[in-house]
Amino acid sequence: MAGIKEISRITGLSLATVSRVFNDSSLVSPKTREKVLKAAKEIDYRPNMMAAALRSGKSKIIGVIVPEVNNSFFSDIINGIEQVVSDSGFNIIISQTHEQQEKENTALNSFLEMNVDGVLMSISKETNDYTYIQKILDSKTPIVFFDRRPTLETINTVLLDNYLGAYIATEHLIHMDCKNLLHIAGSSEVSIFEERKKGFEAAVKKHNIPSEVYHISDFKTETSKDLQSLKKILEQHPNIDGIFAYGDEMAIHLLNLLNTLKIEVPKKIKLIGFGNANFSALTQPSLSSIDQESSLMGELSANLLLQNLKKTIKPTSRVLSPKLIKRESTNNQD
Amino acid sequence: MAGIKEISRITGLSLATVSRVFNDSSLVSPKTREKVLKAAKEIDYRPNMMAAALRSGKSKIIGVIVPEVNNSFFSDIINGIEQVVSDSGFNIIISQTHEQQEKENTALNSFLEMNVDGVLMSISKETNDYTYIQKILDSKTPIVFFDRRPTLETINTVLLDNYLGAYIATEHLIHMDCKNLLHIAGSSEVSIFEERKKGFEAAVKKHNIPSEVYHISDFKTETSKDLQSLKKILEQHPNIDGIFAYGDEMAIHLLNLLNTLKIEVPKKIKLIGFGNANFSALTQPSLSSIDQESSLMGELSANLLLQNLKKTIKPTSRVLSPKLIKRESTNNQD
DNA sequence: AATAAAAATGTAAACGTTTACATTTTTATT
DNA sequence: AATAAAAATGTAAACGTTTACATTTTTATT
Repeated sequence: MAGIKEISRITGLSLATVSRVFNDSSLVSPKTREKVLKAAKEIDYRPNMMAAALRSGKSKIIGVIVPEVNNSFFSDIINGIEQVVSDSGFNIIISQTHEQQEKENTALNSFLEMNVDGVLMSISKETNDYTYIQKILDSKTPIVFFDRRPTLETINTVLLDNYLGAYIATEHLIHMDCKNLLHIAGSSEVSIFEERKKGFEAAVKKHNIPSEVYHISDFKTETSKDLQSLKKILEQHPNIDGIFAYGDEMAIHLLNLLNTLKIEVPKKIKLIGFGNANFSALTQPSLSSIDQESSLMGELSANLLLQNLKKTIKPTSRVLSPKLIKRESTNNQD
Repeated sequence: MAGIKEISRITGLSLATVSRVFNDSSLVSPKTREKVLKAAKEIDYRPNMMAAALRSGKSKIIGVIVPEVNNSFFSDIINGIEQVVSDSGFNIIISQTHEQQEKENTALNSFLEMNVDGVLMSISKETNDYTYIQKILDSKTPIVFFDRRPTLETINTVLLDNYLGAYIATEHLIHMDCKNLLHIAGSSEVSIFEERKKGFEAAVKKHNIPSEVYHISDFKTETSKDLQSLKKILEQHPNIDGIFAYGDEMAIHLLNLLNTLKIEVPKKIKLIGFGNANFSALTQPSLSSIDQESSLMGELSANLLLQNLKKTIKPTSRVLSPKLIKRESTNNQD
């Protein structure tokens, strides 16, 4: 009722010219443009994106897939993405996988059915079968992977240099005069945690510092037995004076444990995390960490995708450099 | 090329019957259903939602508008929403307003252009002109407001009882033997903060407890002058032994300030926040708070919207009861 | 003023589905 | 076996745009 046809009827112009006005075509005279816009306002015209999408093949929708939306890292990334794409007139549709390969597959299929113009995704930890990922690559729908990537060639990626981040964190402990280091490592199944471990190991090797690595695959609550094991580790290695934890939440739990054990941080043990979570500045002592520039990662990913939408460019990889955030937990001033 | 037409050609069936198969129509024989599905698999058929949406008027998309996606409260809500609607085969598109009325308007318009089946939104703090909200109400697109609502009649809402939450928090302090209470209140422009203040005032009045209220409109950093003013307040009222802060982040800053001033929590002063943020269990002492059940709020909102999509029901309001989360910061055991 | 080139507008088909209505086939009833 | 009712299938138009190509109008050039 209130479509382009109605405007055509009111103005006496053809559907084509009316359509051209709304598509900012250069070949329409100022006079007719005005006439059309006036009529549009009159009938409160609202273009139907679905019809446009069907005909043109462009949906103006970008699909985003993350493991969990309510994880501050990913929600920061979504924030970055949203800012960039909404400025360019795109909408984002979001699915979360809860780290399940099957949901990832479903989401991707759903996106293709919706005719998304492009996809931004971080693959789930579980994913090891890349056939459906290959399918979307073949479908010529542009896709950019952020933070976590499948081990496939010729894809667009925006990643954080986790190795470097861990290296920097470890070196920082060493610069702060730590002589015996411990790394609390995350699940070895997750590549980013493995990279962090490697960064730690490279740094201690470089500086020839004695070190330990203790793996925690899935830290749950404060009453967990992991906490008990940690306690034991600390008791067995009383000379440890610097700890690099694979993540900030882990680090905070550790901080609380050390507090309970009356081991002073940073006086007796210096502690650094990874991720620069929103709460890391709020603890006492505040937690040193490695910033991942999550919002920037979202922006860069979105920009890379938008480039791919404009014209086909060759697969690009961007690697972000993590930044050291010095706070009280690694201070050696007093 | 790989559409319903192709399947029609392969199977020799009409477009209508093929379409019926994919829409789970009851009136198609098992034999033909099977034939169609087989052909579909052969050509790797993927339905085109845009075409279906255009023809049927149902997009299977739900629009979600929040002030900020990277705010743990809202991202928890989005999580709840996503779970519910994705189970029902809907996709969500998300826009954030950054608390700006204009962006809210733009987002809403964009949603209508995309033909969303329904809208879930939390209005921005800035919003005071409801004409465009009224427009979407008139458009008959179902809409549910969560957490923050416009002051309009006959709308669907899912809200938290902020008054009750504040009341409970305040009473908890009183039960823990606090005799002189302070409330750090948020901006009086924001209705939920006002309700919390009222809840506090009602509780102290009921129990006849001396109390103070101090307003902080927009707390920024630790170096802010607000912190100085807070310090002054505490010095001027040395008998204060219980504080209810309007939010958890504020409470943590306060906790750190009290630490700095060597005022022991909970021994000297008991402290409770609001929101049960992800970091509130991690501090030392851990922070008592009021849980908002954010994920549940998302689920309820989504369910209410889905009900509205099925058939027109009369405007419904759900009010969630906040829960007291007792932690160390209000403990009086030792 | 005639002509060519450029700009503006128009025609009509197409994008891939759904669906009201019509028709045919199958099943149930006598 | 005839008939009625129910189930299954088919026909054809429609959803609201975009766009290749064609035509008309305007502008520039001689």
